[in-house]
Amino acid sequence: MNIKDASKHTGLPSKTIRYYEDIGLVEPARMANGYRDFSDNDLEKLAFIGRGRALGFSIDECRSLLALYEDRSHTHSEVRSIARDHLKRIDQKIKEMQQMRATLNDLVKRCNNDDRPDCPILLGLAGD
Amino acid sequence: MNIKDASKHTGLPSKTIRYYEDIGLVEPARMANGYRDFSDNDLEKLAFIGRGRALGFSIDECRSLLALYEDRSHTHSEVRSIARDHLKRIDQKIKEMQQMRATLNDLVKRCNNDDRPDCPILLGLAGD
DNA sequence: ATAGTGGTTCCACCTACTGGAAGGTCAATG
DNA sequence: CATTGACCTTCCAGTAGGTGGAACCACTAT
Repeated sequence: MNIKDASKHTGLPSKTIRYYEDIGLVEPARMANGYRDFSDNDLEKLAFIGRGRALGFSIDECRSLLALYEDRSHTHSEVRSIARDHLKRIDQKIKEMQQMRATLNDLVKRCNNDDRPDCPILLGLAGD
Repeated sequence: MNIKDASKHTGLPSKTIRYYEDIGLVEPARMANGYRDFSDNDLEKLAFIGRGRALGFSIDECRSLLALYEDRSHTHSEVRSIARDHLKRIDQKIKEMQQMRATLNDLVKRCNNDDRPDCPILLGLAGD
């Protein structure tokens, strides 16, 4: 299967797939003309990485998870450890974003109810 | 004031401050020996940008907000527009992260309650 | 004189791609 | 058989927002 079709199957852009080969996540075979030839296993790997990325795992985490998946001798504990760490990071990030949101929303609201020349948003950024 | 003290005042690393000069956000004067000499105004600008960044605004948005702030002829509307756009982006991002979190948390929980050899997290990534 | 702690510039690296140029391959059409 | 269009290839550069490090200069205290 050529790269365009692999792209359609996995939902990943061709450019991204080439990049993933570059950094050693997949190693598709080559046809006689030099075109990449993706096997079912390549497609599964790519889809696996795509899902990992969609869940916010880093490339390196995806690489580790993929290795664990392919090892077949994997224990839950290593996987859980990666996943839990990531979950913590997500929770942390969500908190930060919600804090951001609250502050910003407050400034915007004050700006809405205010017709004085100095914009409360800018004053907020300037440090009150 | 030298860069180290400017760093302490603003909470920004010296490296970052130099970078901000590089991209034209501040233009500190120079002392006779070539050291940067930050004025109170420079410090205010840096703190302004620091707060903007902490609220998740991009460098370019910070640049625009700073320009509006310094213009003094600014209207609320431009500022509000930038802030509201950003607020929308934050909300969108929070939603995405919460979706991620839910999916991942579900996988982790299933993994916790499961002692079969195949890890549900990996199976989830592999596409069930 | 030397050590220690500042400062300077510049260049490379990070993440995870994305865009684009220059050129090769293939099937279908005129 | 030539050409068009849609593929494919490699390689180089750029994105955002810094960070790390090397090589070297400046100043103070001992």
